[in-house]
Amino acid sequence: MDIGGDILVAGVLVEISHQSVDKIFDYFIPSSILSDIQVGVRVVVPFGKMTLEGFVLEIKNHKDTEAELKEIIEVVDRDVVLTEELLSLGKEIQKTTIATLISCYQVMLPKALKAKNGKKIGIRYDTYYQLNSSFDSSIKLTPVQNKIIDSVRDKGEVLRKELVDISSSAVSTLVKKGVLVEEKREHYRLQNMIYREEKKKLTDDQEHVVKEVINHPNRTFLLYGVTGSGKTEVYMEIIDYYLSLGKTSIVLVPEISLTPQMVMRFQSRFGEKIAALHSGLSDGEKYDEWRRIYRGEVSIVIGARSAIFAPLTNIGVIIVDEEHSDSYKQSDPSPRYQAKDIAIWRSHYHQCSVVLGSATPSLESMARAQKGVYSFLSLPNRVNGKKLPPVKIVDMNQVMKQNRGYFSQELLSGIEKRLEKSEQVILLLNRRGYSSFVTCKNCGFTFKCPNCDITLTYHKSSNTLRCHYCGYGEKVFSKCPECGEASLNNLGVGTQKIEEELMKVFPSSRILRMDYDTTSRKGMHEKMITAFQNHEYDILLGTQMVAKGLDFSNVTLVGVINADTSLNIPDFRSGENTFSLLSQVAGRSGRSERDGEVVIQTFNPEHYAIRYAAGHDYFSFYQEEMKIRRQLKYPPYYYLCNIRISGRDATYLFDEALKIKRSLERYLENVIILGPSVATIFKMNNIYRYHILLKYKDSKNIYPIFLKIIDHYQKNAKIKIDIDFNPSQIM
DNA sequence: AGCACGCCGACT
DNA sequence: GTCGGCGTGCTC
Repeated sequence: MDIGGDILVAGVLVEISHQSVDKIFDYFIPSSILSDIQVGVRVVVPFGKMTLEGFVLEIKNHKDTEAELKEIIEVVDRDVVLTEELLSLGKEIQKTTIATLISCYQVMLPKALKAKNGKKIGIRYDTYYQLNSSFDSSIKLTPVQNKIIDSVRDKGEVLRKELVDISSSAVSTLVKKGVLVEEKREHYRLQNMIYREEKKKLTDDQEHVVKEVINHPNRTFLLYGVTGSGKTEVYMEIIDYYLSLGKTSIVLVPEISLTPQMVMRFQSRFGEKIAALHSGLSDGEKYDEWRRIYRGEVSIVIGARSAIFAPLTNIGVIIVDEEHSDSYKQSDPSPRYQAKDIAIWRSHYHQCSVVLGSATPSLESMARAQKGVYSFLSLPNRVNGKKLPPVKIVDMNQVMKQNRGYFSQELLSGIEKRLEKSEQVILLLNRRGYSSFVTCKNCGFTFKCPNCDITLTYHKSSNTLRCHYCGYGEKVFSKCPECGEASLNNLGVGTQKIEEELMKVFPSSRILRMDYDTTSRKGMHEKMITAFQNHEYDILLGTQMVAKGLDFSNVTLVGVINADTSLNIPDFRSGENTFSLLSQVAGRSGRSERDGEVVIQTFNPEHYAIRYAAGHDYFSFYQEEMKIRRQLKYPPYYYLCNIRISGRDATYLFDEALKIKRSLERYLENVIILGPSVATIFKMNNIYRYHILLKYKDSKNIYPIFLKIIDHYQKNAKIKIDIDFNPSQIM
């Protein structure tokens, strides 16, 4: 029967992420490379007129009924890049996200392994500056230049990184003038640790948690631990235990908390056994780390979302810190996967445990813990025995009536007191959202959708307020329906103004502003934290990022300037996110022996998210929020799925979106279908975007219809369909 | 993703 | 009559 003898054929998935070619193509394996071919390696193949890279997904006997096949050109890898585990994980991701299979494999591997990227593994350099001893002292210098020179003179030599708040152009001017001498030295990432972090004595609570986890090696745990309760210490202890068994660990943290300090802590305890995959690494360096992990030179991997794909074998535990963080959901490029789900998938594969830790667990996770799907563990106290700081809620309606500006008396005198005592202050300034909403200047009233309970978004062109979940719309009134005052305006308070006012009130204080703009430059975030830690500044004014995981012992006052901004973001999770943010930021105050205090300014002093955050009462918040979620059919009671429909022709788009909705209605039972409604940003780069939102309890039937829809629109260039299951936000 | 094939408009 | 527009289809 098998006349062809043992002619082997490789099934190859090529590196084009498109539905139409997202399938296996067969190629002959020339005998010269037969010994190098295995499932999971990359190969180069001819594809039409092109030459492409692809993954070998299967090796099989040639059936002579098949059409003429082309030959594989060459094998790229000596070792398999997709292990057996990753191969089946990729299939799982493609099944649950409806992305192309190739994109599911690509997302698991470092960028340097993609075809276009040559493997240039760059050496990084640090730039140092020294004073030129023989510079012409008669040159005129600007104040900025003098500041630079002073600090160089002070220290003898200064690292570029240490010059916080100084533009690089000023520095290079000085180099050009011959005042400074520049020197580049190679930067070593993994410096040998001089000291090893001592194992700390665990509290009874911590001890209990560690024992529970290691005694049940095949579970998913939800670890609720208040800020300062020593979760990290618990993680390390568990990891240490598995290390002693010869097993490996993954630690996921939100990108924003993956600071050098955090990494340092793990490195100082576990030394070279650890690989840190943070965004500061170049593609080449990431590839290096990936290789170290792959070769088994590493036992612990710490990193953001994508570190969940670390090619470790023999995993003992996977830890997801700050599990409520939405950064674990990939939302932008497909595949739109949830790293927590993948953690659990891998834990089944490795027969190991997952620990989801948070001071404010997501409602989804907490609900699962309550149902017994996850095992619940708790660290209800701070390790130092200190109480959580008292929180004062200030009603800004009163402040506004007295026309006192953006700062309440309570906050101002609090700051003043701290400045006098030479203590430090953190001020949280919520950035205004990407969309504008209408709010009453007098009473803080905000328009909400009667069906979806999310903030309505203001659309200038039609002078209407719209719900971007269900499409509900209404005209803008000139009077506030709550208090009757004609004081509606369609913005929050500009953050710029708040900063200016703060500087006016405290002209002699040293204010450090930390937000996306000021920290986007590489390494800036770290520099600022260090500078604040060293008390080079009195007040740290910043967005979300000042709330996360920082530990400054000298901070005794935390102020939230505008708690309402996050409350008014048009998202059904705005309450949850606000509660979480306020809890996190409150946890920054009074972390050492000095007592701390928190002041929250808000126009909604009665809002449950704010009240419970002020009372450090997670469980009451959880119960209240669950009631709302049930009422309005949101997660965790219902699953959500967002279908985004985008294209250049708005009317055509809407018609097609309607058609999609109709066909969904025909095929699906027990599914709530909302929309089509305009996306938060309706028009972006001349592309219009609508979406349809699905609420459902049983996902069984929805996948086949989605596949049909995708298939139907696949060849239609005028429309792009994106599907996001369990979206982290609906934009 | 490329690239070829194919069927209708304004030109040397 | 031809050059070229980009809609449709195929790539082992």
